[in-house]
Formats: sequence, structure tokens, C-alpha cells
Amino acid sequence: MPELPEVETIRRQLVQKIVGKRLDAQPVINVRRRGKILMVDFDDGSSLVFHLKLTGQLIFNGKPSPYTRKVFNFDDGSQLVFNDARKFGWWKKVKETKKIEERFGPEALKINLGTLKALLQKRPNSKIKPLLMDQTFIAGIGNIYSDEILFNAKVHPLRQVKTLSGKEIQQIHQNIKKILEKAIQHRGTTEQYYRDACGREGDYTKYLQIYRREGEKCSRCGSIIKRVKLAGRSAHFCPKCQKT
DNA sequence: CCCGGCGCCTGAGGGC
DNA sequence: TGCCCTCAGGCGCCGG
Repeated sequence: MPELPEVETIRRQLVQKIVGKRLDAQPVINVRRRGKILMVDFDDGSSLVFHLKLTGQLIFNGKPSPYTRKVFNFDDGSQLVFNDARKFGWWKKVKETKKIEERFGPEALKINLGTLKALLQKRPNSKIKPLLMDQTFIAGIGNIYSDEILFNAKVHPLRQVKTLSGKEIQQIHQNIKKILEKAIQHRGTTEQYYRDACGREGDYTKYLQIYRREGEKCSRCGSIIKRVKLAGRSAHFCPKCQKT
């Protein structure tokens, strides 16, 4: 599932590959990201906006497959191929991205501790995991990285925000940065479908401590990792390291 | 405010 | 081997 690190990986690669090229006679001037959204900007202020959702791929000069939904052709003969097995992903051309960007909370990698604390104070009764995944609260974190962040911060995914100590909030804040940055360095996590813009799998998969490890031993204390469902999503945690 | 459930879609994996 | 069933999951929307 492409979350912030995966989309950022694709963004960085596409900046190198498509800026300066023309799509339908229009020059690409930049490739930006907001949360999990990717935006290809043109010189007239318009943009092509993508959301990869669960199984979307954006592969530069990728080979068309049965899952290919759209091929964007550049003036030099190169192509950007959009694949999506589950068809949840979307793209659209917009005159400007302002309205789309406004819907998101602060960028997960840019938020400072004070801002995070202030935002959390407004939602005292929320459970921490769904809140971290709420894109209007903080932008970029999904199911995989929220599990990893909370495991590393030693906070149970169902903890109510108002029960969190200052130290725990600080740990959450530090691990948001630490984990997302490390995941970017390893070009993200490939569960099944994710590929970077070069068609390669992400290497962060081997660093996952908790996600999809139900029944395995916690790397810190050896307890058996558990999984709970909340609102149709799974949360993985160590029952000993991450207390309710 | 907060939560749960549904629908979108289809591959994967388990049971038999 | 192969068929059928269930599940996962981001997100918008709705209802309690």
C-alpha cells in the first residue's frame, strides 16, 4: 500500500525522469507530493493528480500489463504507465491543486512536536492509531507505518489520546520522522503490489517489526505479536511492549 | 466527537 | 487439481 515513503520514492524518481518533458504539448515543470497524493505540475499551473490507493503503480517506461489502466506518452517517446489491479486508484487533471491540498493535515515529515501536541489536544477521546491514519489530521501515514511507529514508540494502537504521557507523544513524534525517513531511504515497503517508478520493489519490507507479523515473536521482548481489527483494518502490536 | 459499517474491486489463500 | 468462499484495505459516506 503506497503511503508517504512509497509515494515520495516515486516522486523523487519522476522528478529526474519527466521534468522538462512534454505531455500533450505541455511541459512538466515539477512533481510534488502531499500526503499520499502525487502531483505532476505543468507550466500553465494545471496538474495531473494521482492517488495509488491500495495497488496502484506508476512505472516509468513500464511494460503494459493486464492491470494497465492508462499510459501517458511524453514527447520524446518515453511513457508513464499507471497500473492498478484493484481499481481503487485514480488520477485526474485539475486547473490547480489548492482545493485538494487543503483537505489534508500537516505533512507527517514536517510536523514539529509542539504542533503535534496541540493537534492531539483537540482529539482527546480518539484512539491513537486511527488518528495517525486520518489524512485530515496528519498527512501520509497509513496502516503499515502507523503500526511500525506505535510499536517503536511503545504505545498500544488503541490507546486514547488523553491517556498519552508527554514522553509517549515525544516518542510517537520522533518515530514518525525516524521510520518514514528510513523507509524512504530503502525505497518503501513492498507487500505485494508496490513498485517504485523504476519497477523495483521496496527494501523496507525486511525492516518491518510488527506489521503482518501476527503470531511471531516480538523482536524486543519475545512475546507473541497480536492483531486486532478496528473499523475493517488490522492493527498489529506486542501485548507486552505496548500496554493499553 | 467518535465509532462502526458499507461499498468500491479483485487477487490470494484456505478448506474441501 | 480446482472450485468456492472469505478477506484485505484507503477512503468517502452514512447512521447511531
